[in-house]
Amino acid sequence: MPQAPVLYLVDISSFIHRAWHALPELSTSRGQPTGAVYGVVNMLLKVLDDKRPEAMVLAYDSKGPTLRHAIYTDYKANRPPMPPDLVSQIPLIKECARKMGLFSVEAPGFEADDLIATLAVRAQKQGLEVLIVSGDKDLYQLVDDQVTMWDPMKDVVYTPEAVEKKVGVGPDQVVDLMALAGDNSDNVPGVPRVGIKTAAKLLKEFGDLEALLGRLGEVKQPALRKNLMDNAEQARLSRELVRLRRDAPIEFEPDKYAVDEPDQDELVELFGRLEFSRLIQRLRAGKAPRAAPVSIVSGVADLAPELDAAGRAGTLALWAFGEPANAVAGDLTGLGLMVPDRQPVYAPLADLQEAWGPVGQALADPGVGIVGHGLKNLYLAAFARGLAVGGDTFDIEVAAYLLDPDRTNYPPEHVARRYGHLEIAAAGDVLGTGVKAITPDQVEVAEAARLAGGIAQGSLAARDSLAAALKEVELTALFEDVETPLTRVLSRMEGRGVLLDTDALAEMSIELGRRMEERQRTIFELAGREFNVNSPKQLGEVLFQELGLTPVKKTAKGGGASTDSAVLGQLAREHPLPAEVLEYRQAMKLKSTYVDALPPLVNPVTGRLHTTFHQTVTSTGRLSSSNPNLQNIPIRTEEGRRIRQAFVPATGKVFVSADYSQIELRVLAHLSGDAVLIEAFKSGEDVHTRTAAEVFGIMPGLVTSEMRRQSKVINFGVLYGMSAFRLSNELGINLKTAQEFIDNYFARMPAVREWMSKTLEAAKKEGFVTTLFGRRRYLPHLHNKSRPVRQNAERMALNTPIQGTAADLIKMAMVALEADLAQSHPQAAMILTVHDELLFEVPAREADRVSGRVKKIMESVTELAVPLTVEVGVGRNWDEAH
DNA sequence: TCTATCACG
DNA sequence: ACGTACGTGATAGAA
Repeated sequence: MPQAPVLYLVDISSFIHRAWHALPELSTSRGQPTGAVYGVVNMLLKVLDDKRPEAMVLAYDSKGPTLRHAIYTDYKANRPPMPPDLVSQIPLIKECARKMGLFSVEAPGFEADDLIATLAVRAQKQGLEVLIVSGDKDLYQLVDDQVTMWDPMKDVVYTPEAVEKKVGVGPDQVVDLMALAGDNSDNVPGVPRVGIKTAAKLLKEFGDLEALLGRLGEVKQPALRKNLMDNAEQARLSRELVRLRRDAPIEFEPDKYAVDEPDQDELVELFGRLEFSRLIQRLRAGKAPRAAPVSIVSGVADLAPELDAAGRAGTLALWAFGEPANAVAGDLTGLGLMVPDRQPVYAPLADLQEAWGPVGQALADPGVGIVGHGLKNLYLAAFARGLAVGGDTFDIEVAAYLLDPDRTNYPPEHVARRYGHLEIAAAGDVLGTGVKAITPDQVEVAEAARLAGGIAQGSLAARDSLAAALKEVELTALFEDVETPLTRVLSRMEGRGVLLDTDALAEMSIELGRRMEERQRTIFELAGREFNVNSPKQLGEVLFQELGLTPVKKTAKGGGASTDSAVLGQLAREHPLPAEVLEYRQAMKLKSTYVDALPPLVNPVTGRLHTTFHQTVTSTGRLSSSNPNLQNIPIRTEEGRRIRQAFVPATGKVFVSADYSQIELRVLAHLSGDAVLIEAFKSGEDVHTRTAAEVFGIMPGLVTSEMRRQSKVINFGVLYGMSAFRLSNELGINLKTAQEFIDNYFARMPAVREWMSKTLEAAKKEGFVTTLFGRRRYLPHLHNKSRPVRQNAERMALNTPIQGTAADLIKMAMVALEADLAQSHPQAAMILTVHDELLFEVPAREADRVSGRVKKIMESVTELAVPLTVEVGVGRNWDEAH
């Protein structure tokens, strides 16, 4: 006998509330909350996957008051109104359901339960089996031979027997049961002090509520009898509230309830908008457009036909497969490439340094645009082979970064999926992750081809929609004129590297080692025992338990007693040990992070140190540097400067260092248009002295060095979004005085405060902030419920336009300088960038001319309301050049 | 892998 | 009543 079709009736509103409460907050980069959508969609997908229903209806609560409110004004009065962050998700949930091929019903004045009851009755009349999908016990009353209920969260099935076992009465008595016991969650009063147990017992004895109320004299316990008598009407009212309506004004349209095959593309587009990348991946798993198979040729020489086609098409997608750490050396395992409207191709290289043959000509051809992911590594590999790039380029990684700079990374498969609607292999799938990871040359050719060819195809697939997205948010100019040429500049700088005086460092290492031993000996004597000074935990035990010093503050996460340098500095006034630890720590830091770590990173082939610059890491638009990080080489202490002295130019050359003076305060002056700040910079005054004169209300000539120091701290505070608390701590003054300083500051620079409130207001409205050149950062947390989280976002909203504009400026200068020096001083080379500083390695006799040129170009990179001032220095090492 | 610390702008 | 300045990366210890 064929199984009757089962109609699934889903109490979707209850799942929406469950998802909202159970799941952590989730939102898109644009600030649209999505946690409940995610939870509900997952639940539905799971039901669809596990049960493969043929027919399904989602029942929603209606928005306004229901019929039950007319009977009882306090119905559901204990429920707070739906929070706005959930309200905004309801249309999205409906859209998801529709695009998943599911049918929805709602009716004004009726709750989801009533709709389910109505549909269940009609389905039964037509001989359909019904499965109610819900966790709500109100719905037990509908269960019978043909109607079963299932709670997908607990995976419990309710048949009539299961209901009886659970609440003590059968489904036909559930209404009366709840009329007596009430329902806290819906604020149904019932009879006080009667719960499910008592109610079930009474119904077993009397049959139903009316029979019970009619024969109250037979109730033996006097207290219960009186209670029932007093609340008889309330019980009848409760019964009306609990009994589900089976006459909701909705059509029964079984043909429409068939679960349709979802439109894959529409769903992917929607999930893309909601940033549900894992769900997209799940969707794609079965029947997604996957990367085309990659043809494998035997070597680069066989690529000639593809490259001819690239010449005709004017576009070539290219991805160099190799160990990124060896990018400077140009070591490569193979090349993946694709020409539009052709198949992806992979060419293994016979050896890591093999020449690129015909690829070189295509690369140099100004008529061939290159598309790829992480083009900087491609450039390094090309430069290592003496090849140049002639045409336009498009890096999908950089484009994706500009569109949302807050992501931790932009792997090719994500960008291809999000912008190209294409599923390609992930590096992790091919290379493995963690300890099981293998190197590119250990990968089978077929796998290498799948990865490299896939990235080439994914790059092409994503390019147009990335370009459109950039245009949409007015980032095209920044992308084309700044970031794109900058990629090539950075690859040049990485390729050049910097020379290190390893002999000097070796000497320092011995010296620092000795000093650490000495300090450690003293520390052990003072502590009365040996311990690991590097362990904050053990040090804390010694300081705060054994020596009895008073903890100053706790650590951020673990809540242990902090032993950071500020704390040790304070404790040093009470005991000699902390000062020793400070010296030990300084030596340890310099030795382990720089003196011992840098020499092994010198490239044996070039004899120089090559950092990696990251163009897609920071949220503000700055660059970062790693392996080694050359943007945190010590300078603030004399000891540390010795490390900087070990960075030296090659024989016959000198260093030219150029740094923007007070660039962030100048940017603030420009953005805010503050008259005092602008005047200070225009007249060439010392800005901190001028700030002090304003804040203290005296002539600049009377500002003491202490006043200037304090004003410097205030100026930093303004850039970072200071609190009076932090300022008071920083300056060692009380909170009230700190607040007065801040008040004075804003009284004297009112335009700064206005800029701040305007920026904040716009950010809240738009959901993002921008720099002077249009770089964006989305800040969804500006609307977060938690105040600390919100305030943190507010500080980012104020700092990002400043820090980011400064980053825009130096990037523009770098692009201009690289081009200028290549023409004017081909022997001079930009080698490092440290946020507001550029370092050049220059033939000694050209030092003055290059200095002048660099200064001029950096200062004239744009015109602001204040002059941009650059300080240049020349020296025989990095320290001296400052 | 996470936490605490500290180097830089 | 509560928490307390922006942006990074490297190292050692602890789990």
